[in-house]
Amino acid sequence: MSDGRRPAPARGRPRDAARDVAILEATLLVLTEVGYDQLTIDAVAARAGVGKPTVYRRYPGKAALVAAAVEHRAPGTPPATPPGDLRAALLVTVQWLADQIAEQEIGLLGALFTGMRSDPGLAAEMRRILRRDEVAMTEEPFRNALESGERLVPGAAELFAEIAPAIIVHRLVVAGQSCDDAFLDHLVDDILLPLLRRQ
Amino acid sequence: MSDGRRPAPARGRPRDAARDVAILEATLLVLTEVGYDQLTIDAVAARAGVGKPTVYRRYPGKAALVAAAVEHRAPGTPPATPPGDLRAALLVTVQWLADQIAEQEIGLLGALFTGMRSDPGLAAEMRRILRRDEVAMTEEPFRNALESGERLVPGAAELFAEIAPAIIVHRLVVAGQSCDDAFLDHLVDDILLPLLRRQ
DNA sequence: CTATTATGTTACGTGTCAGTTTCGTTTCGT
DNA sequence: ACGAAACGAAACTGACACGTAACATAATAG
Repeated sequence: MSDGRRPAPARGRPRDAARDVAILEATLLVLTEVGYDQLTIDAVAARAGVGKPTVYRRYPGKAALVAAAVEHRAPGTPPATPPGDLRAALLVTVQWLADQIAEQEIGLLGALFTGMRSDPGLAAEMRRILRRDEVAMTEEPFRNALESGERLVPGAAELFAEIAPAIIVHRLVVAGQSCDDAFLDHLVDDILLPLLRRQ
Repeated sequence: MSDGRRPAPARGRPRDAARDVAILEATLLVLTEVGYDQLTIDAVAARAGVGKPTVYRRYPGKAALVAAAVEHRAPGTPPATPPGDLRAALLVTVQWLADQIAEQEIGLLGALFTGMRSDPGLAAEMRRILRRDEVAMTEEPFRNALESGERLVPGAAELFAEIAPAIIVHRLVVAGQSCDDAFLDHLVDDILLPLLRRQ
């Protein structure tokens, strides 16, 4: 999948790698701020401190630029969980998960919603990245929490990955409410724990 | 909240009420087809079989038009549930709920994502409608199912309204997969029933 | 009938953004 | 040193949608 073209002997001035990452990071910033449709190449170039042709030299258009930026994005690393205490581990994990979603994923979801209609390939790419990140944000912390010796239902990790992000996103977007401590307690005590513990 | 202005004696040709609803329905159609940003007044007018000034005579711009259209939208009526069988009732309800969300709500969610940035008031309005419809689509059918005599946890209706739409929306949008029978069985058997039944 | 307003069609001016081009400068490989 | 290519700034063209205006026509109240 790595671009299979370096036949160009690169006889002139090489491209500036620092500008590559500046463009991608600026794209992510603008994308999460104003959404996909409102994102303009000029705004990205200005934010990156770069000329507009410098962007067009790298990407043919908005869709390719956004796809590259989303691909470049790296999910944060989940926090360490206290061993032996499943409830505390779940609480720490969903707190971190809610922060991640509120800060970054919401913007990408908006881009997915709007960009998916004009470019199905971009939508598929977005979904792939979102899935990748959600798995990284749910399964690995859950494997850690699983070492607490609790008896869980089979497929508990997949169930957690299916439910927790869904409820958090729904609360943020549809309800328009923040994920405060009371809500996270409710999520863990009334939904996750009863569902995951072997009965 | 009904517009408090009829001091105008209406001395000329009155507005055509048929065109009112044609505009609103066309707006909903275009909105769910292309999203909020791609929605143009010209497209709405053409779809409604109406001239562009006829739209502008009623609404000052895109935000007000979309807000009125979303307000005008009526949620479908939930299906009757078989009495005495909680699982069957839940299954029928989530099937209908998944259809409603896939057909209509997804488009409105996209509009919410994009319109919320340009117009916070519109976002609040959208959220109000979405909440209203989700309550109508979850609580009432659940009250019916509740007459089955099963012993449920306290607050079961609210829990159902919080979880079922969230998981369905998440699957449709993030996973990009349809809500087929296997998924709905999984939703009812592995998530809803264990969570709602008093243990 | 007469005044008044809605309607459709058409046209218009404005602004924004896409994507390209030009030009002078800078930075590399050879 | 020399040529090739990237760079920033700026200007440019074309598309597109907004919002408004002009006009003739239709419908209604009084």
